[in-house]
Amino acid sequence: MKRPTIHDVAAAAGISRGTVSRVLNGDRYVSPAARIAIERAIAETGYVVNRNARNLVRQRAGSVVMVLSEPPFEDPNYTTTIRNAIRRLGERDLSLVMMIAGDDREREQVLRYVRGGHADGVFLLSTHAGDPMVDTLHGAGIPVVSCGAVIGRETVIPYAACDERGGARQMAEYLVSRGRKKIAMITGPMDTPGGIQRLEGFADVLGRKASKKLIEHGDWTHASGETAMARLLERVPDLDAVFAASDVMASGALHTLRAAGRRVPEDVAVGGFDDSSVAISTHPPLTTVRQPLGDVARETVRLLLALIDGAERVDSIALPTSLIVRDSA
Amino acid sequence: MKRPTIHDVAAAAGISRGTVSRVLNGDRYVSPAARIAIERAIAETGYVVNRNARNLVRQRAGSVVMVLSEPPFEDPNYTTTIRNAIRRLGERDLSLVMMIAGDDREREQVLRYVRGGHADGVFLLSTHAGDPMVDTLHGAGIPVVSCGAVIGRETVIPYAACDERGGARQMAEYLVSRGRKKIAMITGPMDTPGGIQRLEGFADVLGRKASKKLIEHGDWTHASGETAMARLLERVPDLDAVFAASDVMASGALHTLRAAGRRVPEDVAVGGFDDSSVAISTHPPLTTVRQPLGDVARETVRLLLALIDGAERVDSIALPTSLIVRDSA
DNA sequence: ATGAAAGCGCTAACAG
DNA sequence: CTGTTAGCGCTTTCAT
Repeated sequence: MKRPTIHDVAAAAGISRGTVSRVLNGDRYVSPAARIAIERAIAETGYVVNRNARNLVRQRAGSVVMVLSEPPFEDPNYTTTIRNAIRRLGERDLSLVMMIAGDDREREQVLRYVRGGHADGVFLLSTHAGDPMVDTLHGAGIPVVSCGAVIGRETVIPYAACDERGGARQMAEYLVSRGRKKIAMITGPMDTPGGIQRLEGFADVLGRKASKKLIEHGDWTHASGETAMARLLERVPDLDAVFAASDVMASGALHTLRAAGRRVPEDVAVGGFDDSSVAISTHPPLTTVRQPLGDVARETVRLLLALIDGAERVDSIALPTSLIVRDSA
Repeated sequence: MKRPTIHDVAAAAGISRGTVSRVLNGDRYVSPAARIAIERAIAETGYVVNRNARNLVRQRAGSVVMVLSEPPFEDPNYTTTIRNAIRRLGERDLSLVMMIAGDDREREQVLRYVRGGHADGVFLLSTHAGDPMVDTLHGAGIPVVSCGAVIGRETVIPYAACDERGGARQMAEYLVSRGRKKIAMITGPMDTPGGIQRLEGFADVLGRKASKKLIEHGDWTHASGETAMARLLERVPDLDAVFAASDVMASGALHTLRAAGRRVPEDVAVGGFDDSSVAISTHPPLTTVRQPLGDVARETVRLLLALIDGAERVDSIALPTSLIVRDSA
């Protein structure tokens, strides 16, 4: 009761395996009669192609590997990205293999995997600036794209991302339009696109008013949002707005503000970024910037597929964000 | 400049491919001299085994597929589970392929994939009661385990989970110990283990006091927490505590309570479940029940590996939860 | 302890 | 249009 092979199908249809292979691969040059007989034989035997055999001879892997770079963040966004990538890849009959590149051992594992020809392409997620794996991967000659820019490698690794800078500008402009005068910012880590570009967008709008005193750096965590806000409050007691580069950090800032007796948004307006699940669980609910995560994932896959199909190069793309106004600002 | 094969390694070492294969697979019966020569040749050539070829002859897939059932996809917990599963699987050189089974088409795709022998085992996540795919999968004779019980198939699909019922008991006992008298509950969907068993644990402790009036059903979303709380308040205005089966629903309840002018925890104590990222972003931060998610994922993989290694059957396991006391109760 | 050889299931080039 | 054939790279007897 072994699984049927192409041989069994051929026997059942009374036709050679070569022809069976042809109909399997949608080749032209197959007589209708043969095609019908074979299709019936396939249905009868319950035949399913053996990918190992197929990929062995085709010298392909039949899969794409998504590499998650460790550090912490319990980013609720990952799930959306993964789902959309799977969907899109599935349409092309490519499977999605997940790997983690958190420490050197794991990075080595990814490299071995990819160099071993086990993947037809690489989908990077949240890769850090200066990650040595990136160049090695790229040097291996395998298609590599990233969901979100890879800082320092923007020109070598194509990517799809949301318009980080533009999104931050939207928020900053909104805060200004609401009459806020002293607007502070809690940025993300400065070796990530979200950390860098959201600050740039903020500075675009505030100009010289975006003084050093009004900028604090966080690491995307709730705790870092709390401490950054505390420092800001100490330095600039009369600030009347703060833009946190993520909803999670914004929720931390909210805690500190409440502890300090500031009312939100009356005394201090608070803006977030991501529109993650956290945004509606805070009090007050966060005014934030929504990223078109699903679209970003789909576009990333599109770039990867183009590369796999042989495109010499593809153009990175930034998708527009939208401002979601709730009660915090 | 093709990738080196086992043949190249053999040539470089001046030894037959058979022996090279032996050292590759840690076979005994290889002379130290040969082993050393081969290992050097492997390093020199940069050889990496071709999985397609290996799996073809071994009649294995070399991967495990994790099947995500659609709906509660926003669950921040997925990421932790995925991470831990990848880690554990990686130790055995198995890769993790992700698939989604949200609609019939996708379920069919999963079935084809698995029946096609493309996976050595199946790791189910958040599968619904009555999902037809489960029986088919199990009937296909491939090892299948679930992270969290599959309602109605607890005895046929082995699983690892947290002690849902015990965790709910912890929360209920805590609320009672704090002197709360009228304790309500917002459950999850009653076709999920978390929905059913957390209610059971609640009832274990409250006994007859867990009357119908005090129970509302939610669907894990923030919005359902809001409306459930509203109904509860209308029915039992003098309730003094509420236990929501998830942090997200608890955050919804918090909103409704605030809108109704109830203070938390003074007037109404609120308990959650999961200790997800939402738990610390609410105001006040949630007292909740923590699930040992990483351990659950690891144990699930352990069961699957045992099955793959030929175990006739394995025992499901429930891991203890812990009560995390914050300010909401 | 190791070499030789027979495939694993499939595709693709080549005749016809 | 279709049958035949030569591998893809690796593991695994079977001899030796």
